[in-house]
Amino acid sequence: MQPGKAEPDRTFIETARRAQIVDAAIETIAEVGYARASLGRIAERAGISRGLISYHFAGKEELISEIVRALIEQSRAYMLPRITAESTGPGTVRAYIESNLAFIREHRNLLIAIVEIARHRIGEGTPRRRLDHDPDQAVSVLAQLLARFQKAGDLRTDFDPRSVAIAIRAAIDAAPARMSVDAQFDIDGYARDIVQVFDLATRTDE
Amino acid sequence: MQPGKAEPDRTFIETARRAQIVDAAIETIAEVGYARASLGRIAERAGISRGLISYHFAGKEELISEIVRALIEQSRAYMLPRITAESTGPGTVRAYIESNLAFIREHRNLLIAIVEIARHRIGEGTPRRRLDHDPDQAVSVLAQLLARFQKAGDLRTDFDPRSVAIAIRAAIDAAPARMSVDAQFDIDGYARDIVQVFDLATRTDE
Amino acid sequence: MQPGKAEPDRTFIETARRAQIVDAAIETIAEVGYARASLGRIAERAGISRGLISYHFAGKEELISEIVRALIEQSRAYMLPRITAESTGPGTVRAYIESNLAFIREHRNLLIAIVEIARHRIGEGTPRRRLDHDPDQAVSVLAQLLARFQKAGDLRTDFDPRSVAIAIRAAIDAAPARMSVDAQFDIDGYARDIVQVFDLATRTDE
Amino acid sequence: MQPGKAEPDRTFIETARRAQIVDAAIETIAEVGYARASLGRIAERAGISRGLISYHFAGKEELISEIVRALIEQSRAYMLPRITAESTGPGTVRAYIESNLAFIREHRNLLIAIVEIARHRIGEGTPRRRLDHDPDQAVSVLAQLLARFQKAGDLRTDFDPRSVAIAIRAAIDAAPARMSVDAQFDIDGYARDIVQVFDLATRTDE
DNA sequence: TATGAATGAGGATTCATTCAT
DNA sequence: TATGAATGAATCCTCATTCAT
Repeated sequence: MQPGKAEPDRTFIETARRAQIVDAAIETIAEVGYARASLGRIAERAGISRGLISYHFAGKEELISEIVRALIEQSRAYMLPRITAESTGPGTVRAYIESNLAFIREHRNLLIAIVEIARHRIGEGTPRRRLDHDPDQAVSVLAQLLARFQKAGDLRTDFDPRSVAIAIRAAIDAAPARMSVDAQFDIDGYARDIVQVFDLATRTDE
Repeated sequence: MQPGKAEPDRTFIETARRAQIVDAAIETIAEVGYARASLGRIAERAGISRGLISYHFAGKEELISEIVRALIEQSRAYMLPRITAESTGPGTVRAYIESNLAFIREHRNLLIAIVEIARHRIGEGTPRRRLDHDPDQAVSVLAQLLARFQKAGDLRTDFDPRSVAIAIRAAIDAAPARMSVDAQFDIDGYARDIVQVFDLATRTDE
Repeated sequence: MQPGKAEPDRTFIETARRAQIVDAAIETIAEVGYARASLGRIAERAGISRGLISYHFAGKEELISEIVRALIEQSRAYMLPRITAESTGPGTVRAYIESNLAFIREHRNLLIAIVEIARHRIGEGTPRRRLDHDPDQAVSVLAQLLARFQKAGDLRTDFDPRSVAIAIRAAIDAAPARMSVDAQFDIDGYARDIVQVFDLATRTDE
Repeated sequence: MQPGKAEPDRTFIETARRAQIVDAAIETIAEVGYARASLGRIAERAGISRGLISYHFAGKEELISEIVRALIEQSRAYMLPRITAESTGPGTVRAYIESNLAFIREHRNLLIAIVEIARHRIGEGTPRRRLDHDPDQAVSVLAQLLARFQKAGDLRTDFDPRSVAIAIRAAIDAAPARMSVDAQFDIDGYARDIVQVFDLATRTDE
């Protein structure tokens, strides 16, 4: 079941603390931005001491990775069934966009934080080992999905699936920042429009 | 010509140095990211002392603003004529996307740096006064453009121009990061695909 | 007892460290002057790291304010009873001068430091809010004291109490600098002479 | 005539420039305080380049010393005749205080600057070589003056002339700071009061 | 487990001074 | 003579991390 290195085998308290710290980190990053989210501020928000974070996490890096892991787990659990429930190309495209934006709407802070993290990690000498949420990967998965339906003749074939995958992810990833900047931003209306954009752009003419 | 605050009236050498420093800053930010682009590293890349940057720029803020100003001037000069040369809705959409991506292709580092800067400035208490490249503004301008052609019946009317403007900008702004991550990224092919996506999504049916 | 902002509620160690740092700052300022009393030098004298000062004090400002607070508390506790114990005008003047100079004799470095601080803060854009030891205030309090006895006919009335208050404070405040410059300076003899000067100058004739 | 090391034998322009720079330095120190009076700000006020100051003065130290020298020359020229014109003890005391305060009133900025300088120089490892205006010296001269009249029986003999000299100088030196802090400060009234204080305190009873 | 204490590196900025022109 | 250009030291501050208790 468990992939990766080895399950650390944590106690109940340890698990709870880690979760608490991760939550505080998400809120802090979402509120003050990545650059200003020092461990001190995160600890303050969690109501614990600075040292305790270092006790539970090997370093800031690990804490951030944990946030990424949290996103991946939760978003997979939410979106995968909704996407795989569809059998047609257009249906899958719609489900992909809708489920992504619905998830974003309900996990506002987590997503804002993730986008912050992704941006800040780009230029860094980020050791790509742990960063599972590598934007490349999300794009790649989506591109493969699109390509499958192209081959099946259920989507237009005159576009590079990778290009459209990038555009779809970009449209989705723009939402969190938009939400944090513009309180009036209507994410549901946005979802409808984006669904239509990529539906018109990818569905076969017939 | 432009009034502004006051013509700084710079020496030849000063102008050259400022340009050199701005260039070094652009390269540095593009390479190591905004957060790691300290004045020290920028100076090192420019082959000058840390103090010299402070000599030519009032502060880091001013240096960054200069980069933004460089982008705005250059990109306007490049794109505006190409966009206004079009008279139809679909033509304008295509010209907007193509000229943006063409400009990006030829100013790779500048654009990577700008995206970095924009992201990092969001969470901060950035005084919004001077930041002309405020993503909001770019989106707003584009949304107004779309709305104009919608009213003229030259584009579909069943989408919120703001939503589509966000999606178009997102697709464009994704390119610089893509380029810096993936050396194989084919920006021209990407441009073609994106043009088609938004052409299909916004042109009237008939 | 004192309300203030909020009781900081400090640890034993924290209290001790703060006191140690404040002491080191006083000694450093007294020895090398305000301008040269960098946090680095203060830390060096305290035998601790530069960072530890920042850990215990929000900034240099707070550290300096703490010195001022130390002076005010200690000097009030020492002098107030001695001054208010007197009921006559001449007695009060004498007690004021004597208690001030006695306190100075026993808190040499603190006073030297305070005078340094006061001088250096004048030209600066010092937010006058917190600086309780504002020289103006000391002068004002003394002037009011003198005026009260003038009205009661217990001191000469042919002088502006403010002028004499300034002169008395100046004579007192000159002592610390004198001590630091001249090791032979006899502060007790000085006190006797100054008491006599202002006694002769302010007592009624008869 | 010329004492000291050796007359530098300056050209007319050099003399004028030095004077201009010294004036700018006096104004700058008087306005923003010693600590903030950087060579840059002084040059700016003089309307010349930073480098020119270094060209005319060996260092900041020399510039400051020049201010001190300016004070000494001017104040001696103004005060000495007024003081020596008096033959009695009380007359001399009065003339000393009055001429000092009159000079201060008419050289406001110079005096404010000097006091700033004196304070800031105290703790420093000031090489005492050049600092002719060493407060000690002013006090010593005055003390000797007082002692002379004490011996002649023309002033009280029951005070240490050094103590009273310190108090008189302190009362005088307090005026510039007072002026810069309190725009309403009435220096003439202050002079009258201080004259009376030290007249009463030092004149013989008879 | 958890805390407070402590460190040291890194960063932005100011400034006196030097130097080529 | 005078300037602008350039340097490097010094300063305050933030922060991730380590450690004794």
